[in-house]
Amino acid sequence: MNSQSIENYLKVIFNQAIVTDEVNTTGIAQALEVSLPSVNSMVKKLAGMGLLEYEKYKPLKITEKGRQTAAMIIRKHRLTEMYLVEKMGFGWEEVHDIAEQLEHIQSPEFFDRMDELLGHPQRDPHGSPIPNKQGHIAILEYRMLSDCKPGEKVELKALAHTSDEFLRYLNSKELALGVQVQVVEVEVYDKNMTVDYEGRREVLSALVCSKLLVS
Amino acid sequence: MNSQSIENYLKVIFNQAIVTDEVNTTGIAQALEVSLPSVNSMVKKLAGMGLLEYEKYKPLKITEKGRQTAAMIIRKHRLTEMYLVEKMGFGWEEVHDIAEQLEHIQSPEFFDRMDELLGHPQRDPHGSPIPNKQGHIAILEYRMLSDCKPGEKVELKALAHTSDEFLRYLNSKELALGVQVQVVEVEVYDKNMTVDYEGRREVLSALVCSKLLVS
DNA sequence: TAAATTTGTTAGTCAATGCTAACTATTTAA
DNA sequence: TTAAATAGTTAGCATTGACTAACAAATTTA
Ligand SMILES: [Mn+2]
Ligand SMILES: [Mn+2]
Ligand SMILES: [Mn+2]
Ligand SMILES: [Mn+2]
Repeated sequence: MNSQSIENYLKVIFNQAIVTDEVNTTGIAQALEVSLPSVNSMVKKLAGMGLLEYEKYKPLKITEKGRQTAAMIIRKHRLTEMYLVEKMGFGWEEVHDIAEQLEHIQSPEFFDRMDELLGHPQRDPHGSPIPNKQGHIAILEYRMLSDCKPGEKVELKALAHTSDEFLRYLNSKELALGVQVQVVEVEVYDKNMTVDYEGRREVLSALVCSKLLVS
Repeated sequence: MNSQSIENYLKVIFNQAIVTDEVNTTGIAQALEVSLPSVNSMVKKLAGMGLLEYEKYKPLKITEKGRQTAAMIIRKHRLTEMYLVEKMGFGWEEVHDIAEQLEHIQSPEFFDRMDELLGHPQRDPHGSPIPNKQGHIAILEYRMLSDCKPGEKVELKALAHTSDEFLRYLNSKELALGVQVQVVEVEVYDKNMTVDYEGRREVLSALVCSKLLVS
């Protein structure tokens, strides 16, 4: 069985590999808040396990086996988040830290039961796709709200960032997944966007709009 | 935060201290399936943390702080078992191994939510008491079914052993907590007991009867 | 009570996972 | 295109929690 450390490394590497296919050591160190030499030695270990391709001074590549293994951990993480929100009444800003621990539980039955009770959900509470049991992840093609033009009416589908602070900000604006948003006006100077939704009118910064994924 | 190892040791020590106030090293080693030197060094560490009293070659005593700390882990374990049975549809024979892992999750909110959703249960699925948030454990005075006399009608309240095999045996006999059992006859020679319950008549061995706690 | 057995301890080792300091290779900027 | 900055590596060490081998104390048995 892989240790929690190994699982956490693999998850970070997998996520970075989505952005750019080649992953670098420094990025892993920053994401996990560990030193570069710690990453270097773990990376060699993961390579030895066939989860990564490693050559000295070259960017890392995750293998199919690594991708598969990571997908199963992410599946457990996202199922957990969904379960906590849907079945235990947590807010979407409360679930990540708990899921970060529960994703390491070794019990297929436990997660299968969550999956069943949830009716085999496709997305986690932040709109990210839940990998299926085969490790396949649906790629969701959403646009950023910041790319929308005045007059467009779109639905909030997912978030590109899920920090507690951002989620609490969205709570304060009553912005939740599924909300229909109409773009009223885009300020040319700073790209601030005036939007209407749920009978409200709000001005959202370019930063916020770039993290709201819509369709 | 205490490590999982520390928590597992403490739980074992606490449980053994219920039987005899003084705990010995060998018993811990057997329960955790580790070597005696491993126990010896951990015991010194726990003593250094104020969780145990330790003197060379003397039996161990758990401190009030140790008792309190252990009770909170056991609370998490038993709440989890109850949650898995009541809210997720697991059988009472399936939950211990999952709870053994979940008891180490660091999230008061997670267990508080379980507790609420369960309506603040007093017992786990095997009839063992769930310590309250102050670490207090209700002492339940049950008799062993093996101490009952022919003609007595009692209710199955708890189990003195909870191994998977025993629980599966009870499943096969449809013996569950809450079942009303009438003692029909006790064989003098081997103490085998003939009992009636739920419209069935069964003969239970003395070993089994000594593990069925009734009132 | 002396010998044998059981229980507990010490010393030394190992694997996993982290670290810092020192160094090397690669990339970027002057 | 050399110098500076950044990124990656190595060596050496610390901590946690396990182990075996050797030994000492306590308890049981003869
Ligand atoms: Mn998350
Ligand atoms: Mn994690
Ligand atoms: Mn249990
Ligand atoms: Mn445990």
